Amino acid sequence: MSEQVEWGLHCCLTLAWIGDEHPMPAARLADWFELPPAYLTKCLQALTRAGILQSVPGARGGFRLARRPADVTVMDVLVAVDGPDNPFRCTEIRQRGAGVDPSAPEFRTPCAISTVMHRADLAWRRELASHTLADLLESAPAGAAERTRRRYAQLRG
Amino acid sequence: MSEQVEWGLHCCLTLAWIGDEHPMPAARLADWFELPPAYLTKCLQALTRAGILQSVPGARGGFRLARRPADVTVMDVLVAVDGPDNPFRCTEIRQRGAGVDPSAPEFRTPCAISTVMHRADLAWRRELASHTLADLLESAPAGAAERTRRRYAQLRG
DNA sequence: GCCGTCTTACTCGGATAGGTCTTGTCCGAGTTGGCGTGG
DNA sequence: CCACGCCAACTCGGACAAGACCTATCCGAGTAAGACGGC
Repeated sequence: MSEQVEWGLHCCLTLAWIGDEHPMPAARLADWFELPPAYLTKCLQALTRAGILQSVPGARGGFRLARRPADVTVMDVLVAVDGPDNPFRCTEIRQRGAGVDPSAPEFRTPCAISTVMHRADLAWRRELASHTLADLLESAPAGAAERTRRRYAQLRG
Repeated sequence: MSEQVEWGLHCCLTLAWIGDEHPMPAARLADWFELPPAYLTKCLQALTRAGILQSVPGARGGFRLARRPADVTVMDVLVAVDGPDNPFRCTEIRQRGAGVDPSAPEFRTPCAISTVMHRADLAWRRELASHTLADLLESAPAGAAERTRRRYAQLRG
């Protein structure tokens, strides 16, 4: 899994704490977490394409949340950054090899291995989809929002 | 996720169907699924190191299952081939950046993002660990074992 | 004083290299099975 | 006929390249803000 998943989630949370008043430039977010600025942009762009963030061009531009935190699940962020592909991909190797008829009736039902992997993937996705950004904000220690806003104000000078 | 996971699972199932009487060489397994022989060896070696397969050297050698199918979970195979690492790795970027004290009390508790990802990973692993090779064998279409043995006998000539 | 226009600086966005991991391949060490020879 | 030793073939095992994906970077297009001049 790409490291950008972690970046994306933390950036979304920070943007939620800061609020929608001023958008936050990618360079400032990179400074915030000590990440490579030019590369973090790519992650934020992916989130924008997915409709999770909203990019504001021009001077005083930047990024802000495009939806309410309660309407963005962890799964949404992960799909936006890492792509929608299932980590396991069944290539149907059971049908390959000499002496195998691909049109045999046993191949009408999906391969048992694929089924198990798919169920596990589903459990994983269900867990990630059951938590929203709002949940993460609530589970933060008391005063975190205040500290974040204060630190941001100090950063802007 | 590595493609070898699929290979490893199918190989284990085939070895289970063939039975422990004769070990099956890697080259023949590669032929069976039309896979690159030299590379499949690497996958089988990993399964051997994990104690799932047993390698028999010398002429008429090959690989066989080292344990009962009921004692090998899908998770075991996946860990053996893909490694035990969690796909998500928390790098604690929340502690980075200017104006943050890493020894602050809020960092004593694990980061909420990490916790969610960990729970999802746990759900995924639990699902994979709940299915054994024996389950997969049972869920196969009727007559699959017979067909496999027959095809193998024909392949040996 | 106010409005319109221009410049300017800042922002995002996609196109462009480098590093690391997965994929793929090769050849050597070790072992077993078969064969020949001697008793 | 049986046992022993030798040879040869086959197998696994780890060391060695190629390709793909993730990581990282740069520069250009577009836009909003601010400054300037005219009314």
